[in-house]
Amino acid sequence: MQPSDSLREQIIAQYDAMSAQLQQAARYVLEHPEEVALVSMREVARLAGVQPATMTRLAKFLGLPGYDELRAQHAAALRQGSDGFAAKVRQRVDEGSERGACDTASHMLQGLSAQLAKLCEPDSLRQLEATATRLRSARKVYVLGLRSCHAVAWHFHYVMTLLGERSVHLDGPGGTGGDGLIRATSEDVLLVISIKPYATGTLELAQLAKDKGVGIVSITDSEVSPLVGMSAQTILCPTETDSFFHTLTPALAVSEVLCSLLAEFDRPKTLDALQQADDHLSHLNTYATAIPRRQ
Amino acid sequence: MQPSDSLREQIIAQYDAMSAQLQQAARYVLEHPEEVALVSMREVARLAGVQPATMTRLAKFLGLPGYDELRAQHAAALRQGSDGFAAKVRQRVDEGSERGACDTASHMLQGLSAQLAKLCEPDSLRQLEATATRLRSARKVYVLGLRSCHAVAWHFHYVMTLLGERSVHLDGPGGTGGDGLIRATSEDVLLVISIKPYATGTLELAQLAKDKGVGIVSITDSEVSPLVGMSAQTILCPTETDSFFHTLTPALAVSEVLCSLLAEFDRPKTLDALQQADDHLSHLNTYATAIPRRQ
DNA sequence: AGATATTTGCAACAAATAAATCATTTAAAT
DNA sequence: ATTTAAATGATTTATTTGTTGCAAATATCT
Repeated sequence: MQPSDSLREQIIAQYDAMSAQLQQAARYVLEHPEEVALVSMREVARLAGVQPATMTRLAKFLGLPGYDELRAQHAAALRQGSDGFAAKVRQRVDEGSERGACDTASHMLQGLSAQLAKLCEPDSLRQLEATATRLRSARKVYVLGLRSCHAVAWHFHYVMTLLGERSVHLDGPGGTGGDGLIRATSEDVLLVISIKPYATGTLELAQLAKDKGVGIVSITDSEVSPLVGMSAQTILCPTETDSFFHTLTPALAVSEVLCSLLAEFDRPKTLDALQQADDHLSHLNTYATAIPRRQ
Repeated sequence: MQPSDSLREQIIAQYDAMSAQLQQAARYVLEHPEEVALVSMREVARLAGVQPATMTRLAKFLGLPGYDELRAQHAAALRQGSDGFAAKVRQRVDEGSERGACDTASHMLQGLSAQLAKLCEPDSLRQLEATATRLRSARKVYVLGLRSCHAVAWHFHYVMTLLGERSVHLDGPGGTGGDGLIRATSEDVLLVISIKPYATGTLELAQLAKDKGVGIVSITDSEVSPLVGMSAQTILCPTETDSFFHTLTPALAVSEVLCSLLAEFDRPKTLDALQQADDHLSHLNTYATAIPRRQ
């Protein structure tokens, strides 16, 4: 939360060696790190009661190339302090430096990890719980997610099928995906997953469902997603990465949490359903029981 | 922590009435409040991908006298946030009612977050890089993941398609999924995703591919997974949760990292391919550009 | 399809900024 | 007390900032 700490300690260490004006400037910087990050040098100088040039001199005295670096370090500290990890998932700035693949991967995974951690905030948890409750009371659960969101939609549907819930996946060959809604009623709920850019097909189908009185819950990426307005419940999850693509990992995690919550609501029933699925699949030799021959 | 909240809410409220560019700007402001407070308008505009003038227009659209006021409010919020940390923790503790579901969800998300963080260990990173390198040199990349792993396989294939790579998803209606391998050669690579219990279909198809000389790389869950023996490269990822189900979130994350690494290998080509995909999709009206009119 | 209004990109502008330069003051050392 | 060195203040300069006006492009409506 302090400006990189090392810089702060350095200011303290060199404080005694500074001239009077420099000390006055340094003192203000130590006591008001946020201002250094947020306002201009001249304004800081005014607040500190020194000449603008003194701030530049302070920066140079500390071995920095200029005042901008001093502010940059304070800004970085403030970013971390305020948002925790969230700010870490920031836009890529540089271009030239060829980072190693391992660095890229590590950075990306850490970002994803942080995003999941951020989903633990009370707001998100409340949304998760409310959505799970809504899904629980539904007669049928329709699941809709096109294009990139197909993966999440399908996986949710898949798990729900194992649970024996009446899940209907709105997808299929020949553009028949929407047909599942033909007999949808207001007792049902539609879970929509969509992130920017929002597929028109998803929005249209969701609107159609809403018009039929079907309850809408959604997993999406922003307060201003078009899904928010039409949904009774919305779970927001981050999608930004420092790569070219948006990530669906948080969305999948959310979907898995939803499944777990639904499963937890009635453990005996869940166990029963899973047992049934087990039996069914073992009769079909779906899974390899022994490890097949290796060479 | 949010920019005075009222401003934030106002942006959300007026979002629908904004033009496309204004929305893009507003969206960035909502998602990166710290940046608004900390960097210049032109820089924010660059990060948001809009013209500098658009930021000014956004401020005026919101009824503010100019952009400076927009930043001032965000700065004020950030100032509060830096020392108002305690409030966040307080909120977490009160809320005594019905903590069960929230606890479950929170616990699970934290677990997932930790698992992703664990993937940053050097061993995993090396495997990731090696696998990406192998995939990169392939003529075609076949992707195979059945049942629960379908989601990961499909998503990988989907992203690879955007990249213009020659990706073939081994799945399809009527059990024709394996047909994609008919003309597979030793120049190709098969990416197999499978976790316990391992679907027989996956193992059989993978073995078939190997017999044809196709290089095998895999994402799986254990050193003793049947895939390890037949794969040139293997990425291990955890799947355990304290819920009834195994999680695919780490596997998806790994898959996304692979995609990113492949994309990074040749940035110009990637950008070109993405541009092409963009053009194609915009001609098809695949995505909603503006928010559909609400009634 | 044409006309109109809106949106968007671009470029120019004045104001403000950080840094560099120079002159003046202050303190220290001989 | 005089010289010398450092510190401070004022001034200047090259950038960068937020804003605005205008033309091209886009969408909207008859």
